[in-house]
Amino acid sequence: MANAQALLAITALGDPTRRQIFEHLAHGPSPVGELASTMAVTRPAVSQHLRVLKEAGLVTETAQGTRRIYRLDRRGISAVHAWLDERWAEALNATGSTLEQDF
Amino acid sequence: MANAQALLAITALGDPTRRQIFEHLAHGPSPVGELASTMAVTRPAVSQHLRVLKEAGLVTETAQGTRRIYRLDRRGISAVHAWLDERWAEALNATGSTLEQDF
DNA sequence: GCTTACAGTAAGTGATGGCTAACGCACAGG
DNA sequence: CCTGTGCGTTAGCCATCACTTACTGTAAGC
Repeated sequence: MANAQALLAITALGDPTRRQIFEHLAHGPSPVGELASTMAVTRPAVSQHLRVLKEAGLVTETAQGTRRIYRLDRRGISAVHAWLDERWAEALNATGSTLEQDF
Repeated sequence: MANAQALLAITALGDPTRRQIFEHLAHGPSPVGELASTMAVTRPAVSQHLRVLKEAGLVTETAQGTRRIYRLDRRGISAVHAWLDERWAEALNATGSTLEQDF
């Protein structure tokens, strides 16, 4: 289900450090070391976060020698997008059909 | 800034219990007690989560006697939507302008 | 006014999860 | 090969935060 992907992505973006990584990658692809050098946490921490982001479909990894280049992945973003839209559509449906019961 | 609202909303939806509340409210407005009766946690816990969701602009509260009816709020949802779109737009810009450097 | 129902608040506890330090691994260069 | 670099992994510590148990507050009904 694409739903599970959305939940993973939302959970992943719930962490401030992961959002920082996410925003950095929005400015362009980057290897892990360069990513870590711009942040307050150590490289292993970044590595762990990238693992979570990758499992959530928010980033992709491509090897280049010993380096791993990370870039944003549209799939995770679209999944969150869709999830939010579905919830809001449900809400409109629900309040629409109960309009006359609301007093 | 609308950005701060988005970050609050994403952080709020990072918690599974809050997502459960959020999804329940997507099926229609509900008072706190009814909300808590369908979940595994106690009513005070739900109350605390609703406070967070409210501050994130994801739900609104309307008093009805001693009852507080909660419903989804479009503002928080739109904020997350916009935040994701901006990041993806940035990513497209970045990779677009560095296409010829990528090899 | 007293009681009942419904909900927010406060304090204290427990567990999830993020962080670091140390280690192991693969690839490139000499 | 051997060294250096760039990353991922593990173990363990610690802090944040979600949860419960009281308690307080407010509105409605008798």
